[in-house]
Amino acid sequence: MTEKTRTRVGAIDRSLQILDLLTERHQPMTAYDLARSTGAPVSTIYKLVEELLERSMLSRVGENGIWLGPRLMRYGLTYRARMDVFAEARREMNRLSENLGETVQICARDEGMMTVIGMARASGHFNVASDVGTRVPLNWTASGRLLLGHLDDETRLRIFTESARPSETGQAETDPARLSRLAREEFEARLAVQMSASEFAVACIAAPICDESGACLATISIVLPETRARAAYDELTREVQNSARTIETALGRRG
Amino acid sequence: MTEKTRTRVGAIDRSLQILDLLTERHQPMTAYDLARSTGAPVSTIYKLVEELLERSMLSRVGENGIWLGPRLMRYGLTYRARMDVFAEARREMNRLSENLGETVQICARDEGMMTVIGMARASGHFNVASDVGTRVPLNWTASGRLLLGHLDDETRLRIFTESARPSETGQAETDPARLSRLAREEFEARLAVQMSASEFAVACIAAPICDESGACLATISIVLPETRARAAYDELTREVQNSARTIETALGRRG
DNA sequence: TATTTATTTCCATAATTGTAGAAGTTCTTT
DNA sequence: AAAGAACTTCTACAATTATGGAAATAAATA
Repeated sequence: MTEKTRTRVGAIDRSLQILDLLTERHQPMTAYDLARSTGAPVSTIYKLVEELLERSMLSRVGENGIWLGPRLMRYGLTYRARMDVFAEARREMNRLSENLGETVQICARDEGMMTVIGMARASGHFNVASDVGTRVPLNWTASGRLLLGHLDDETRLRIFTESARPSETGQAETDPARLSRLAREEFEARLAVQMSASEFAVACIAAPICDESGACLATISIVLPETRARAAYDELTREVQNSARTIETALGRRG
Repeated sequence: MTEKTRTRVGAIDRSLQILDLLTERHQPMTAYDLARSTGAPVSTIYKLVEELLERSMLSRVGENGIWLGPRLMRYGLTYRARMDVFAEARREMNRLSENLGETVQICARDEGMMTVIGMARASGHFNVASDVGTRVPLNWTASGRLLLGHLDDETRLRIFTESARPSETGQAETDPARLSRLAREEFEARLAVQMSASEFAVACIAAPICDESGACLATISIVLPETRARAAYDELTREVQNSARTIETALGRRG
């Protein structure tokens, strides 16, 4: 019984057969032709095509031509945008770390938390940065606040209300209203700086990386001793902002 | 009896719920979170996610993150490539942008929305144009209206009724009847001009790109400061119309 | 004109699949 | 250590749906 007579094919597989055929042929086909080419019953294809048309996964061209739908392009663009952002961000992170000789991190949001998703360690000895995978509440870090900066007031407030928690050092701001305001200000300045909030004597200088719609996808930040941060403040803030900008424009220049 | 108790949701709709959620959030989610956000039973989502993963419609990132899959990019790219209008349009877009020293965009329709599918930025600093991938309701822009111009009265009215929404600036027309009439007039004039509706002090001068059957496939438009638009109105409208015409005739020579 | 092929729609039914429910893990928080 | 939340997997069954078959135009071909 391991070898069953497969009599029916599920909606997803049939849909993919259709999409694959159109993709291969690179041109519209009729529903009837789709039925013949897939070997599926005509009634099946007609019903399915209708359903997919309604949902913009397919589109009509001319009288009875069926072609891929605009919805697929939306998904495709979103998929690629994110891939590109992180490939580009990783490259820039390494370059920046090399340049300054400091530890650089890439962080992203995961609901009410912030996760370190990439790190380039400084070759030096000072080692205070959290490892890749570390998750902390958004209100603990400069990056965390930036990651909410593009959202509307209500949403920021809600997320901070639900997720803000005292840090271990007790230094992190926990008031949702103040956090929300700060997040917006820093986001608009494209810069957030934090001295000694999550750990003592550690500074973090962060800039937001936004997609074409203005949403903050990630942050790039320099993590270093407070003394060094104060000493080279202007250069460091400029550099991290430039890196964020570089990542963003590297994507904008695509065809 | 018109309102049935819909007990089950089909595979396609559930899949699209998942893809839409990921597209909206612009970041990976867990299967569990997908279940909660869609309101679907967890077992349903887990099974479906597994199936979609197998077929590369979704991909895993990290430990338990679910993200859009590479297959979607393939479809998306094919969708875009086939629109041979766009190859030609892109070329002409660049030429026009170079000629005038202004930002030029190509836009297409996606149901009740308009998507920016191509852009040539002016070398200058003025930068107000929305990036590639931006989607806004059809009633927000001159291009949006043109994209419905070839449809019959009833259809235009229906689409505007279903999709027209106030813009952020509150300046966009939202009345379906007026929109529908305007769309037709502009389409017949092969020109739509809009001053400061989607953004302040920004003008958009758009012309329709039609296929051999007369359907508006896309638009080409100049996006620039309102002052410059008024100053060179005649030249700009003439140029953008010429570009649209050039694209159309370039396609007429195809098989 | 006759004949075939292409195209679309409809119905009844078997076959599949989405769902409820529960139980088992792993990770956080108390 | 205990409790809870987040996460994952499993089973059995009812609800849905893919399918075969047929009918009916329209278009192409003989």
